[in-house]
Amino acid sequence: MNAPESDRSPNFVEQIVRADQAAEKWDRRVHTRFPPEPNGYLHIGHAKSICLNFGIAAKFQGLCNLRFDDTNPAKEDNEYVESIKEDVRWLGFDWQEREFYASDYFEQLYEWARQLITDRHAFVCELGPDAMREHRGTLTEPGLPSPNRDRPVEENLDLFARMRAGEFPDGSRTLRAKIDMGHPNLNLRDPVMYRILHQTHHRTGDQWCIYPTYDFTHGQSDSIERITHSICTLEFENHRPLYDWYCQSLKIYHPQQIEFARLNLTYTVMSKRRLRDLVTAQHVSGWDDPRMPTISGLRRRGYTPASIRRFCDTIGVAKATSTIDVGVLESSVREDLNSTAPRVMAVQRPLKLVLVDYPSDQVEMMAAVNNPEDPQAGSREVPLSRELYIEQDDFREDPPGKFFRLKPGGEVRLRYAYIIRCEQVIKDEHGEIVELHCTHDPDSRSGMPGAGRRVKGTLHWVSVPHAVSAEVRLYDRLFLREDPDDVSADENYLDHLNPDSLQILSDCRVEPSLAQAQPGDRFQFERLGYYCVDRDSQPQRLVLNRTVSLRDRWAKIQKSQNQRK
RNA sequence: UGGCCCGUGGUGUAAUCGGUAACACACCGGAUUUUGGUUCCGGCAUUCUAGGUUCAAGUCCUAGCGGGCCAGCCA
Repeated sequence: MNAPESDRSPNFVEQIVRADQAAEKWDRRVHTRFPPEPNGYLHIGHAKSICLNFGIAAKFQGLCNLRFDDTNPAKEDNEYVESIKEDVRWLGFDWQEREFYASDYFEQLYEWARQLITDRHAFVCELGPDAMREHRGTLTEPGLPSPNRDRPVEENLDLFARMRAGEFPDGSRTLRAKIDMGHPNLNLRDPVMYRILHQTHHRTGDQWCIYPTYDFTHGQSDSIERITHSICTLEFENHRPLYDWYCQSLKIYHPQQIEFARLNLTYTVMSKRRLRDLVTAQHVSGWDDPRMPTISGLRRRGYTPASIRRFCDTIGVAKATSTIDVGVLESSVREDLNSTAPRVMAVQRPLKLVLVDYPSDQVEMMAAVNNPEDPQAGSREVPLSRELYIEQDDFREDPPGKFFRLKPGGEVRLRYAYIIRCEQVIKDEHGEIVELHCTHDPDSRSGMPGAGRRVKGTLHWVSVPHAVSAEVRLYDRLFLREDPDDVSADENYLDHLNPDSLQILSDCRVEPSLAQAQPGDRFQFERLGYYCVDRDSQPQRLVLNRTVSLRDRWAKIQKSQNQRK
């Protein structure tokens, strides 16, 4: 069946690690890290990175650290570090006691900066942001050196100390590495190492008013933690020479940076900025809105940790920029939930059905299998009575071809119960169908000798007097475009939001066994899909989110029928 | 017109010293089925192009073409 992780051919990162281990590099140690910036919630793209980093550590008997890359106090917050920890843990990974923060290294970083100044590899620059941009040159033209580039060491040391002491306003000065203003890689054109930011940091408070940049922090943090393989996404490829330059110039332990392609999903935006915009503009209810590709959104939607890990395992890891069909994500939850989710009968859009030949005071308990994929799951009893609800979609007065459900004069099986025949369609004064009158074949009861009789369709149902009311939230893709950013010049991704991405059905009926369902419980509603009890659910007011529908062959047939017309 | 990276089916990812394209999802058929679910079987690729090396090239060489990233005191 599905190949266990060890059977899959190793991705290129694993191949590098394996080769390094075989060559006795790093003393055969393998030590990775997952380095989020706490400026937003984790999304499915981070899950790919988490699975890669923790997965490789596990596979090679190594370790993986959790490290917060918190060098920009203006954007970061403790709310995010808490959510990130929760999400990584929920995904099933454990960093044990190795929870680190780049901000823990600020003092060491400061010393290293002084060392670079002393070695004439860094200088305090007085160019403002605009002037610095002008000096940088362009992709095709070299930059111009800062007028302060050759400032004496002592003066640099003094100025840098005064920057730290808070003597200068934001933006007035920077500490820059002295590399090469003519370098074709713009990252090497005397990059900024420190900037002045009079901002309160979520961990260090007001201890600092200068903060190191990502480039001057990341490699050194890896170095301090004795990371062996520093795995990051492709957009940092151009930064690797700088990563290497800092480690070499500082003469410190030097990990290897390896870049892979970040995850893109169809019909989805993934950047934290866009996700944050969706939240603040209230296009969604929050970071954990079930339509969001965030870990918290997927969790609330009903995705399991195993399904997300499985997804990350099947999409692979490579360097080619690519976009995964969101259907792959959906199929990975179906795969997981198919074997684990208890089956239950629920009617989303009720249509009353009366068994006219069934005694009005009779109730029979019908045995129903909890999960045909899992014999251990056992069975339960579902009450049947004279009045039932079936799905509106399961009856058609004028059915198209291949419609195997209920129609006037037609027969159908009620799952785990009787075969019934539709005798009469009751309508209101507007011609709307309000009720179906049916008769049942008493010999066809499930489990009885006469049950072998075959009919084309089987319907799910709920007994009217025993039904539990519920609200069901149906979710669809948030965007209409496969690539939400594929828009004309005068539009942006928000112009193609799906207006029907959330549909609330407030009049659903579910079988009585669901009365005790708790938030987080997952079920398969037979013939419909997988659902998860939402945290908004109350004992008297059940609320369920549809995680994903079942594969729907009938929907496909209808679609092709419509196309033929 | 600069540097770096990447190009295998509809979408992704494989193919470990060059040996005759595999897996997943999607799609199209069929079987089984008291979920139009699950499961099972079958179908679906001249490996960006053009040359070259070789008995043999997705893998090697050359030249094109196409795509991505980079000009934050963001990460």
